[in-house]
Amino acid sequence: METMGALRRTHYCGGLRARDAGTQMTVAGSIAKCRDKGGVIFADLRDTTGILQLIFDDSTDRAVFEKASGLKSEYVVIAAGTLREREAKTDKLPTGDVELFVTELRVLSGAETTPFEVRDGINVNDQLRLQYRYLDLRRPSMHEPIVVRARIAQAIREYYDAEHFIEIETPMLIKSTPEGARDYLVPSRVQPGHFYALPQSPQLYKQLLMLSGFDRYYQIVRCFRDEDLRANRQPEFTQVDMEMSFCDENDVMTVNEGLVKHVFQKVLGVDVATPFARMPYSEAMARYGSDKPDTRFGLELQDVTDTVRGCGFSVFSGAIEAGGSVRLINAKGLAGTLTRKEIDKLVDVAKTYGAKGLAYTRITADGTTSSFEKFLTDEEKAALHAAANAEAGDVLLVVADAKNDVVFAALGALRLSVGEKCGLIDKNKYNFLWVTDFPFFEYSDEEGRWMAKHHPFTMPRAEDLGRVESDPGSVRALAYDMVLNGVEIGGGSMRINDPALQDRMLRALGFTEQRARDSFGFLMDAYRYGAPPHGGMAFGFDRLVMELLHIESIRDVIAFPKVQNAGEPMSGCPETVDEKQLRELSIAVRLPE
RNA sequence: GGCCCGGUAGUUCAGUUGGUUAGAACGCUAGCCUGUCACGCUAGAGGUCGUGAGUUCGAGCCUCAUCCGGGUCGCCA
Repeated sequence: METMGALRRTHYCGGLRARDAGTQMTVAGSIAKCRDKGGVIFADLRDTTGILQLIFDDSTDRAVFEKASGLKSEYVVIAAGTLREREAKTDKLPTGDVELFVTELRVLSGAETTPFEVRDGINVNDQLRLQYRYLDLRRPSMHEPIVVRARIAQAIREYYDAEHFIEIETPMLIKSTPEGARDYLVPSRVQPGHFYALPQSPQLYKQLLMLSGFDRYYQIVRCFRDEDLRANRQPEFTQVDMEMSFCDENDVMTVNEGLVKHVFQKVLGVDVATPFARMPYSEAMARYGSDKPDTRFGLELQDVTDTVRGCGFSVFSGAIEAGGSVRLINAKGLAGTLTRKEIDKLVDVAKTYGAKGLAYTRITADGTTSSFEKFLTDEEKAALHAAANAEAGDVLLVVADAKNDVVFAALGALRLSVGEKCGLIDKNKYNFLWVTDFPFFEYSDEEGRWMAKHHPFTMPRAEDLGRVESDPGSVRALAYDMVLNGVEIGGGSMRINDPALQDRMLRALGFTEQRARDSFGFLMDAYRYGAPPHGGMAFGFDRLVMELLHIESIRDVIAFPKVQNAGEPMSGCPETVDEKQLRELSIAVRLPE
C-alpha cells in the first residue's frame, strides 16, 4: 500500500476521447478488470465518470510493470502517464478510442475478493447487493442514476430560484397528526411520555410560511410514512415541495409544467410540450378505470350497463340492480395474443382487485368462445356486440360488480396488463396529464365516516359548497395530480384561507371542535390573522427520477434504500436498544404475543 | 394481516422416482500468453443444500414450523 505522494488527479476517465491523445495526465479510481497477456497488461480503471483502459507493455518501466502485474479487481490506484490513441479501438466503451500509457502507478489500497462481481450485466440476489450496497453502487448502471438524481435536484433548484421561490427548511420533529398515514414516532427524553412524529410532508408548515408572507416557497425534503413498502414506495422518501401565494390552481399548474419542462430539457435534452392535457377525475375513471391513467395507449373502458340491464345473465343484472355497473374493454384485434391461457391469467388479475370474476368473449375467424353469452338471448348478444363494436379478432373483457370502484379498479388493472402483454405501450413516450377535480370526500368503510381524500385544508370548488352537508360525495376539490405515463409523480391543491369555511369542512369531516383544536388549533388560529389565497403541490422526487430514467424499482434511485420489512440489510437497522436508553426515554417495550 | 414466487460452492443456476463421492458456468488461486476489452489456454481450491423438527433403512428432494428476500392486495389524508 502506498500514498498518493505528490500525484493529484488531473482528469476524470469518462470524458476522455481521441482529441485528448498526447495529453499528460493523472487519473485515479478502482481497477474494474485486469487482462494480463504476459508481455502486455490491460487494466480498466473506473472512476465516478466512467472507465479508461490503462496499458503497460515492454516499453513500460520495469518496476511499474511489475507493480501492474500484481493488480487485482477493486484495488484503488492513482496513475500518471500519457493518453494515446489505441492500436485496437473498441466501441464498447465511450473511451474506447484511447488508453493511458502509464509511467507512474501507486497502489493506494488493496481489496479482498468481492462477494459478487462489480460490473454491469450480473444477476445477483437483491439481498446480497443491498448488504454490500457500497459495492453495488460502484457498478456503472447503479452509480449513474445517483449522479443523475443530483443533476435533477440541481435543475429543480435552478428553476424555482429563477421563479423567485426560496428554499426554506421545515422541522423534522413535529406534532403527530391523526389523519393520514402512520407516523414514525420519536420519543422525547425531556418530556417523558411525549412523542414527536417525523413529517409525512411539510404540509402545515408550508401553509404557515405563506401566512408569514414568504410568498413562494420550495424545499427538496425527506418525508416519512410508516406504511408497507412497494416497488415504488419507501418509508423514507424525498419530496419536491412547493407552495405559492396570490394564485389560483392554474397558476400552480403552469409554474410546475415549467419546472418539468426545464428539468427534462436540462437533464435529458427532451422538449416537453406544455401546457399538459387536463382531465377531470370522473372522466379518468370512466375512460381508464384509474385516477392516474396511462394515456400512451387506448383500450378505453366502455359502460354497457344500459345495454345489459335486465339480461339473462344474473351476474350482470344482479350487479346493476344492486346499484353497480357493467363495463368492458374491447381488446381490439388482440385475440391472437389473448389466448384462453392468457385470459385465465387476466381473470386472476381481476380477482386481485376485488372482482368476483371476469366475463369474456373471444371472437376469431374459427368462431366465438364466451364465458357468459350462453346466458344471453341472441338479441341481447347482438346488442352487446354492437355496443362494444365487436368484430372478428376482438376479445371483450367484462367486469360487473355492485361497487363501481371494483369495476374501475379491476378493468383499470386489466387495461394495463393487456397493454403491457400485447406491447401497446411506446416506452419512449413521456405522456403528461393533469387529473383535476378530485372528490373532496371519500367514504371510509373502516372508519364509518367521510374522510378527506386529499387533506382537510383543501379548497372545495365554490360551486359545490352547497352540497357539503347534503351530498358530500359530489363535492369536488381544487386538487390536481400530475401523472406521467400512468404514474402519479405529484399532486397538490388550493388551500382554504377562510377560517369559517375551514371550520365547516372540519365539521363535515366529523371533527368535533375539541378534536380539531387539539390537532390543528395552531393552524386554525394562524388563519385568523390574514391569509393570502395560496396553493401548491409536492412531487415524489424518487418517482420522478425513476420515470425520467425508466427505472422500475425505487431502490435503484436511492443510495441507501430500505427493503420490504422496512429494514436496511447493510447496517441491520432497525435494532433493539440498550435498556439504559429506554429508561432515559421512559419507554417500556411490550412485544405482541 | 392476506396471496404468489424464491433460498443448493464466493455468485448465478442444474440436481431425474427419496438411493454410492451433490454438478456446470462465472468468480477465486497458481502457471503460461505482446493488443485484450465477457481476453485465451492449463491445473487447482471451494458445499452443515436458509434454520429447526418430523416421516424413512436412507432426505437437497416428502411433511410441518420458522427465518430471510422479491412482487402484490389491503394500507399509503
